[in-house]
Amino acid sequence: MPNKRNTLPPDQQLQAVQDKRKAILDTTLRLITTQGYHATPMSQIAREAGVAAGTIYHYFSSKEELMSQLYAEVKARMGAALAEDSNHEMSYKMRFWIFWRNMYNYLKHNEMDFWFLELFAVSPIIKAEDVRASARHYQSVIDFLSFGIQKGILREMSPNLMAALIDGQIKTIIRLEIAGHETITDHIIAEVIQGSWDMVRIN
Amino acid sequence: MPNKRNTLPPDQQLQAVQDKRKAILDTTLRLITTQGYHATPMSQIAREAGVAAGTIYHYFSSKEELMSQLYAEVKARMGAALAEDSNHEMSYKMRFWIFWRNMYNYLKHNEMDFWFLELFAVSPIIKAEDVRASARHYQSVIDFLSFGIQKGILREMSPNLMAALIDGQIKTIIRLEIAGHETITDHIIAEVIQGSWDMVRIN
DNA sequence: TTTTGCAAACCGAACGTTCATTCGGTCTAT
DNA sequence: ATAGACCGAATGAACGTTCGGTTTGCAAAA
Repeated sequence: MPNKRNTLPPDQQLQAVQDKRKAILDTTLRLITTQGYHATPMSQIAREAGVAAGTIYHYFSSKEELMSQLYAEVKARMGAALAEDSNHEMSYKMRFWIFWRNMYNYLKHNEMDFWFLELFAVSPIIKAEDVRASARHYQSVIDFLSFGIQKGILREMSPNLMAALIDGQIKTIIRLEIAGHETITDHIIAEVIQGSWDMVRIN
Repeated sequence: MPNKRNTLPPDQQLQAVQDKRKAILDTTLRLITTQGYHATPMSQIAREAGVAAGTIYHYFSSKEELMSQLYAEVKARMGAALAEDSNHEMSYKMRFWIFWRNMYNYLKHNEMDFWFLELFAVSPIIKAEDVRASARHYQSVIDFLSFGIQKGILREMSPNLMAALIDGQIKTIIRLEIAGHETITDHIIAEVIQGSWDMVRIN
């Protein structure tokens, strides 16, 4: 059987090479989130990514390393989505609202990223070191909450705890929405954001 | 090598036989929550439960069936813990408080049950049928929230959504507490319950 | 009381399968 | 001519499950 080799012009070479790495990462994300870590063999990843099993080991030294790199990419993607459309001119509550919606929209429209993060939040597959390395993407949120507390807008509560509570709330909604047991309208989202806000603000 | 057989008097026979089943379930819970499903082989469960591999298959027809039964037991345990110390004489807010603390206390003091439920909330290992069968243990909470909405104490919001949001909040706290990154004092718990209450009540 | 029969509980080596990883080698661009 | 990209059959370890056989509790038979 003939190999499908890379026959692109030189200026597209690098991207084409990277495409194989990207295909592996994308396929891995898709399979892991639908089947789970141990239920997705490397052979299946290879087949569905259109590469040979050995090729995966050209880009990643092991299955574990493949997961680490995938985790880092997903975390970075979400961190970038969080900060969009927010600026310091707005009212504090408005900025809170935008952070909330950014994260909600991102997870809702990137379901596989969502499940991947959920999966590895409870599994010992991702090492603590990888988790720590990705925390920096969320520093802007922590800073934002700290600022609110300092200004007397938010409750006296650890910003990390606050962030975790809000994060949990958003993920709860998404989980319900994906499960399909509840119809989540824009009105309901507004209600829940208001609930989030009432939870952390000084009443 | 001689077997250690069952030599108890007749009135303790049944319990003794059940002890082997219980040992398997307990060991499975412990290993699954620390290692994950696919990383805990039946051989290890057998060894650490003090039985032969074949004996597990005397009580459970497969690894999957073992999980189903363990899931049912854990769900029942938690459902029972939820309803304690609550009665209809108390104020509505008081009963809300008690439900919250019952679930919090249960999960906090039964860490393995907590992780087990977390694990299977995101994994496709437990079948939808098992999940549905266990939902009845939480009907009392849904009824309680419905009653609050009907009386005009709580927001107009689906009771299932409300329950999920509160459940998510409790689990968020426990996760933080277990991770050890945040010190959770009684005062903080009180703050979070108040936050939960402010989230769902009519302001 | 003692013996016998039997089903249920239990054992653990063995089986067949599946998996992550390796490796000898081919292809391609420069 | 060379090095990096790539292939896929082969390897060895690990897994869930099976199965032939042993032990046990107990009751009926002797």
